[in-house]
Amino acid sequence: MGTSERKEREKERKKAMMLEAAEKVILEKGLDQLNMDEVASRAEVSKGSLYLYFKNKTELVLGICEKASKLFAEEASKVLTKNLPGIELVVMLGQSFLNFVREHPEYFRSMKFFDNLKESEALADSEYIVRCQDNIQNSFTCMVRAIQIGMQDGSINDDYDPRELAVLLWGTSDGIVNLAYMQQNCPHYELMQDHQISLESVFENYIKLIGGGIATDGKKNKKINDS
Amino acid sequence: MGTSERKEREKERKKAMMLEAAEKVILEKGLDQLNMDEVASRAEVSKGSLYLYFKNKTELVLGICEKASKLFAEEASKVLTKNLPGIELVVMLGQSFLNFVREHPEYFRSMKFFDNLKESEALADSEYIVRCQDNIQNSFTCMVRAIQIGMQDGSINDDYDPRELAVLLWGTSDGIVNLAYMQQNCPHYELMQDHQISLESVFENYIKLIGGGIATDGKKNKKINDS
Amino acid sequence: MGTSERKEREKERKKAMMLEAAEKVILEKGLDQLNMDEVASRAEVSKGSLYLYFKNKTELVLGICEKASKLFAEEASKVLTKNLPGIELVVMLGQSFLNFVREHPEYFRSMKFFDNLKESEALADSEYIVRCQDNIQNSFTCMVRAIQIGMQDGSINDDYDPRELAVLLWGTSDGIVNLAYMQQNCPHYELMQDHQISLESVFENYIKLIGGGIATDGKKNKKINDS
Amino acid sequence: MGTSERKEREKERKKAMMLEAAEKVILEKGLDQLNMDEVASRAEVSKGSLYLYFKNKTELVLGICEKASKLFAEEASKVLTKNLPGIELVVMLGQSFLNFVREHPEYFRSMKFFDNLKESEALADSEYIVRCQDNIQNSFTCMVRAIQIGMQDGSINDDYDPRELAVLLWGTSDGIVNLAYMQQNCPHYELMQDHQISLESVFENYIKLIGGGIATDGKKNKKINDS
DNA sequence: TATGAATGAGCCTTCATTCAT
DNA sequence: TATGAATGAAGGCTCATTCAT
Repeated sequence: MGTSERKEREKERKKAMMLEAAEKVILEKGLDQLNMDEVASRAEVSKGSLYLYFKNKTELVLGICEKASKLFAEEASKVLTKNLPGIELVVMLGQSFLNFVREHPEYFRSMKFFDNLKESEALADSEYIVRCQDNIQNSFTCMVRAIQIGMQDGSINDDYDPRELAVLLWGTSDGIVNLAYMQQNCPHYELMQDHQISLESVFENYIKLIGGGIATDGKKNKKINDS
Repeated sequence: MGTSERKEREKERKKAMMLEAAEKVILEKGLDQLNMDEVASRAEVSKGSLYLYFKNKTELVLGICEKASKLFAEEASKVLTKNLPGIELVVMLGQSFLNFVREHPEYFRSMKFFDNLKESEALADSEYIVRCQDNIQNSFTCMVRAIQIGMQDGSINDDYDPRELAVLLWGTSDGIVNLAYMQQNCPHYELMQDHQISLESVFENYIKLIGGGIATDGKKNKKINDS
Repeated sequence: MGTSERKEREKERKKAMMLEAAEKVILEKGLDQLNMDEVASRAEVSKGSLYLYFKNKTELVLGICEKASKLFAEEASKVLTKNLPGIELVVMLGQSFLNFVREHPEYFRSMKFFDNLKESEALADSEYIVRCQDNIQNSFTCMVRAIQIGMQDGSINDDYDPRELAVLLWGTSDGIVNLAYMQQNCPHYELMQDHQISLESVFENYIKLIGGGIATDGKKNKKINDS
Repeated sequence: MGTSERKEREKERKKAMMLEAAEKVILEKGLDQLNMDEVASRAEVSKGSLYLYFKNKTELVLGICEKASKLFAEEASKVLTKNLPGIELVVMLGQSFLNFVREHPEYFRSMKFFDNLKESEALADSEYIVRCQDNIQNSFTCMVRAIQIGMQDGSINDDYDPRELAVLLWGTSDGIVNLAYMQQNCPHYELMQDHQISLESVFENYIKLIGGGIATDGKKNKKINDS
């Protein structure tokens, strides 16, 4: 029936509004200042409704994380559709990670929250946990794929284990991207502010360094450098 | 007289006990679960005493961060005393960062707390903030020094700006080290657990990659430099 | 629908119960001993509910002050409706002030609290402050009106500025009434207890003094006495 | 011996410093904000010493009240030495009360505290209570004396009971003086600020009113009315 | 006497969550 | 479903007072 379908859609719409309200709060005040009252009033629903859609505060944040990880996975999979050498796909993945954080610091924050979840919490009975894990796993798999493509097309040194290399790139780019996050959201963060170092050039160098380190020598590599 | 000296020492000892109690709580339950009552009872002092030594909860955590950043800076400066090529000093700095986090995840956690401090909080009237900043700055300077040494002794490519390179290495190693932290402290963190990837080999590869990227040896590097 | 109306009323009823609970505590133990826990338990609501209706302790007391000042203003305005010479209206205002304090020492106490509020506190964001000020202003205006009436009908000497005279009467009667308050509520207050002086006769004399002092001499005054 | 005498003096000096420190705090922050730590540090003594001289906080404030009431009683008794008609002595007593409050609002505050003491507190075991009561009683007696003088010299209507009249004047002038206190110390007190009414003229009128009311008729009174 | 570290009861306030309607 | 009033545990912080030295 179209009725139940409409209801379903209405439900999703409400859920989305609640998530957006929560995102705004995180953006403006930080995750620590997030409280259910404010989310409810911003979303223009009652607190009771909030709990109808999210069984607790953790689930609400994980709901954001689901959106975040999904969006991130989509961006990553889009990259994979490009017809480019693997090494460049890897670079693009890094670039899209950086863009993601800059455009959605609140998403990045919610993913940090997810990462740091303690065993006791949620984990058992969360409807979102699995989907978040899947999404993140998918993003990670995109990295693995890009590396495999690169190894296959000769643009990436195949001395490494692709998964291990993916973990390595995942970790390092997370670190770089975290610098960007803090520069944007923690006004007192001083590492790059004292000295006039732009994140842009740091990121460029990161690409260069990673590229230089993992790219095979020879022609293909040349091309990258020429570009 | 030795009296006031002894008192001073006694005071420091108590402060240390309180910090240790807080560290234990963070280690066992996470920073979010830290509360002043538990710290007081674990340190076997009254809550009032706790507030005699730390003017609020934030200061207590920053007290841990001060210890953490100090220890970290000491480790870093020790590395610099080694008579080794700059590139190897850089590697050792990364290694000591990793060891630091593994041995003191609660220290790492307190430093994250420091990093994420919002402008409004503390910052103004904290007795610790400045010391933390100095310590971290010192650690960072060690990295810069190691790089400069490497550039001077020819073990590190001097195309980069030393500070920018330091930021880059700081960020990436923070990311790698964060993987270690989460693997250790967030039991559900799955990136490396699904696949049997050891952090050891990831870190080795990180070194290799970074090394490959910034080291000057031979042809490979040359080619990169040619670009 | 009467539903929302009933809810509104129910809300007011609860608020009233909380205020009454607080009043009782003030009456029995004094304002200094007022604490939110006791108010909550006396009102048979949770502490959380208390904060649902009053955003902090100051507001709770100002809530009492609002009731107090409103009641007082009502009493004052009732007096003005009497068809009597102004001088007698003034006397009645004084009398009703005295009655007010005797019947509601806790109200008088809450008004003292209001008077002594420091600039920093409340003042800015209190929902009650303005209403209290208005009520008190209204009471004061009643005094001014009574005086003006008396000046117009010839029962009060019109050498004075009516407002100034009102301030004078306000201040002096506050002082007299304060004697009554202390006699009633501060058992050790000894000014009138040592000597067997009754407040009644003091108040009578106050009226006589004020009356004598502000009444015009001669004929007009005579008329008053005759009436 | 001079030794014990010197010790005694030293003791008094310290006590005085503590009281002065407390007075400053009351003056600057109000009695509610008075705390023992600040008093101790301002007086440059340890908290322990503070408790050596004053057995609790109440006693400290009563210590101020003792000074206050003593000073006030001295001022009052000085007035009595003047060779003037009783009615003018009464006026001067009122004037000196007003001056007292203006110059020492913190003294007035401490006397309010004394007045409002609840039965349970202090009262039993306070070393100051009795002295405060005596001082105040003395001041009050001065008022009685002035009235008696006035009645004797014909400047005050002897229809009243002198004590009753004294209570009346005490109460009313306390009220007037309280206006002055609040105007000075409670910036939001609006009774006189809205309208441009000066306390000076209110006080003048108070004198005139009281004078007119209690003075015998005949020449003097006439003069007052004529003015 | 003098000290000041230590105490701990007490208080205000917040907020995630529940539940009757 | 939707509401929002009610809950109450939890937690940060203060401060008068004590006591060992």
